[in-house]
Amino acid sequence: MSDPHPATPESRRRLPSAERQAGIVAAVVELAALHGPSGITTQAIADRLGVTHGALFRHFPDKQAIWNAVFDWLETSLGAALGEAFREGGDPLDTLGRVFFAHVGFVAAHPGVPRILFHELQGPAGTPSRQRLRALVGGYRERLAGLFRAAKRAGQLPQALDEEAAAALFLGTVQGLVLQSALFAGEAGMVESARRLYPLLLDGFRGPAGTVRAGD
Amino acid sequence: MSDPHPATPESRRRLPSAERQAGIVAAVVELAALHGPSGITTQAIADRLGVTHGALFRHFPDKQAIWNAVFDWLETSLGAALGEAFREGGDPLDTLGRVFFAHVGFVAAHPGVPRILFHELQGPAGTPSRQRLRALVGGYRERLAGLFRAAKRAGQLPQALDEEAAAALFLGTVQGLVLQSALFAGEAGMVESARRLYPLLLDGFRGPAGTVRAGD
DNA sequence: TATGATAGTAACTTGTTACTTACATGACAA
DNA sequence: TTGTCATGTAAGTAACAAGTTACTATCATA
Repeated sequence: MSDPHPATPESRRRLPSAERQAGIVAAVVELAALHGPSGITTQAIADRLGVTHGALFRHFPDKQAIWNAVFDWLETSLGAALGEAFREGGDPLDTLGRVFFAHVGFVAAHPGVPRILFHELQGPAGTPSRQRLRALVGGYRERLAGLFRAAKRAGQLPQALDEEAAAALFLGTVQGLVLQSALFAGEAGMVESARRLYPLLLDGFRGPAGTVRAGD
Repeated sequence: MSDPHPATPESRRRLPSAERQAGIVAAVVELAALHGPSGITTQAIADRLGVTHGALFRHFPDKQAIWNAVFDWLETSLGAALGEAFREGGDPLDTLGRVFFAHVGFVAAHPGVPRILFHELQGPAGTPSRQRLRALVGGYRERLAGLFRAAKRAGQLPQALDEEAAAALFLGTVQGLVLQSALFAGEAGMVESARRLYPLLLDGFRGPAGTVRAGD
């Protein structure tokens, strides 16, 4: 409860609005990891920043605006992490592996993120945040499907592979990892579990014959 | 909001406590599907049953007791659905497929269930409900691992298969399906997606050679 | 048909949450 | 140095949630 800003060693009292906004967003992500999204009250955010409740409303008109800013941060930083993995080159299967571990690494580093997303998935379906999330995941799935197409073209995966199902399986595996690490090991075990799971996933993509990749 | 008991065509006013308790549990599961778990206020439950707020507390001492009863129902009914699939016989891989589709079918039929579970996963880690959930999923994972061991013994899956990773991948696939259907198609498309994903999953278990199952 | 127990109602109390308002203060520019 | 404005504080308010209490209606049964 009384856990004032342990992440900010020196906390000047007065901050320019841009910095304060960034601090608020960071506090939300941290609180999501510590106490779950339902524990994120405006009071809790203020406490964590070592500031009074009312100060928040100098920088955001209401709580929804804070959530919007959190989504902005999410799109930017997750997009950057995955985008880099996509861009780095190499053959399609190398890229796929990089993306997988980049994704897992990101959520392991920011355990609040999946909590926020699951939380968002529980409200009614039509909200703007929900549509942003849908666009984010949908775009990701598209890029994955493109990667699978490229791997088929390069002869790394069988022509018969259902690309959309493969993309869904890929995403599902990551999401399943998140849930199970939330339930059992905690986020620490996540990367290790991912390492054990990924070969199985890859075999699923390679299909029944396993013949395509001769040089392995 | 004003959606009084559409599930109960004839709603006698006075019900014996056991029936009322069952109705309350059912209302919670339905409300979870309709408005998400955070929308489940005691008032909303009462409205749905066509009863006043105070009436609930004739049958449960407090809200936590209602949640406990919901978990009782979950353990019983999900346990029954999966237990049947496990017990029905046939070779291990047949059983595995039955369990997969039984699980998917159950959550497709009760869309509120995953919402409740995700909601439970967001609170602090030590709660009793959380431990029950952990035991439920842990036991499931154990049974799956046993199934994989049996399949290895029967020569249906390669000896090198990592059983625990396989069980985690199996569960993750279902959980990923749930999340993506919540985000996109809705629960209707879930069973269809499951049908497309399952072959890939199976190939993952069969491993790189795909040689074991000669008679296929 | 009278009676005791069970189920339901209406109107509270108490605590929490988002948001507001009136006032204070530190930093920076002229 | 001083005036000004962005940032912050303290103390509110309104809405809503859970749970309680005093009373009422209905049922089973003796």
